[in-house]
Amino acid sequence: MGRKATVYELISNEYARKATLKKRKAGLLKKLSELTTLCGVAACAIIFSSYDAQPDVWPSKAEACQVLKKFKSSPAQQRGKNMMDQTVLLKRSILQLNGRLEKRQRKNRELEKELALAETMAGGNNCDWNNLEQLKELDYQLQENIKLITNKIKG
Amino acid sequence: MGRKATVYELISNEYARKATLKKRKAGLLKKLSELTTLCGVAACAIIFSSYDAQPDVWPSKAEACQVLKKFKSSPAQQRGKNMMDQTVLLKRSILQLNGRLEKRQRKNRELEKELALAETMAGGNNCDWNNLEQLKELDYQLQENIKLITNKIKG
DNA sequence: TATACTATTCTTAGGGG
DNA sequence: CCCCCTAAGAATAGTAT
Repeated sequence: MGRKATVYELISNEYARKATLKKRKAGLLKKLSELTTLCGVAACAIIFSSYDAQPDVWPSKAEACQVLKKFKSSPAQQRGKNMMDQTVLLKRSILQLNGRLEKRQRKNRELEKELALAETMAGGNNCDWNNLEQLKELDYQLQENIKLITNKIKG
Repeated sequence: MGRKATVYELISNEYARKATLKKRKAGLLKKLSELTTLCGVAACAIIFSSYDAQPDVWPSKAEACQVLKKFKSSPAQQRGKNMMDQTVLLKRSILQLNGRLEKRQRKNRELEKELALAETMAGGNNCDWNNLEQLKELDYQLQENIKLITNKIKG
């Protein structure tokens, strides 16, 4: 339970290291996603682990398209004063369900990203990430997405 | 004081957005650094902000380029005498991913039903069915992806 | 604009099923 | 392997200086 103070050196225990990699990788990609959403910037990351032949890449092209499908929280409906009734309880459970759903959606997107990458490789047309032009294109696409999101917020 | 719950949408206030970018960018790069140290993996990140002409590149530009190169050449690295053909490996991993994805999708649909039921019971005249539509759309797109991959494997 | 503070939220180590 | 849980540790939004 709880946790120890983190020592910032290579984790010697292999199982612990792998578990930490899994958790922190997920956390990192989530933070990257949040950064792009909150601040309207384009970003990408590549992580090689020796466990997987393929690197984790964020975002994939498909993932970039899914950024739009961001979950939008339901508008609160305030009606009456006796809020500690069944409605409130139900709302609470809805929030809980939404939380779990978001979590799963996030994981689904990760799976989708992996699939997209596998598909790309199976197709043999690999992206040239060394190419600055492609990075710029990625930037452009993300900026377009951000515009769409902004319009959705304003609309 | 303290902080509000974070709403994951583009921050409308420009100053707040810039401040958040600065803080979160630092946090993200720290996490990336921790990940590579703790887990012994190679990773890089590139962040474009519209404030700076040059993107932030982590770790150094040179190291990032190395990682990118590795990514570029990674598809070909699985070569050995007794190794199965890479195509076979890819097919296998794709099938595996599809299996996990379908499992998750099934669970998502269950959650979706629960959520819909809860929302209905809450008498939500303001029900945000958009969420569900988006979920369905996500599912649809994932299914399309799977079809494409399956066809590619068969073809 | 940068730095400092801190209440609060978010992340994750460790453990169990 | 996967998922889930909890509490300790870490990150950070809003604010003040």
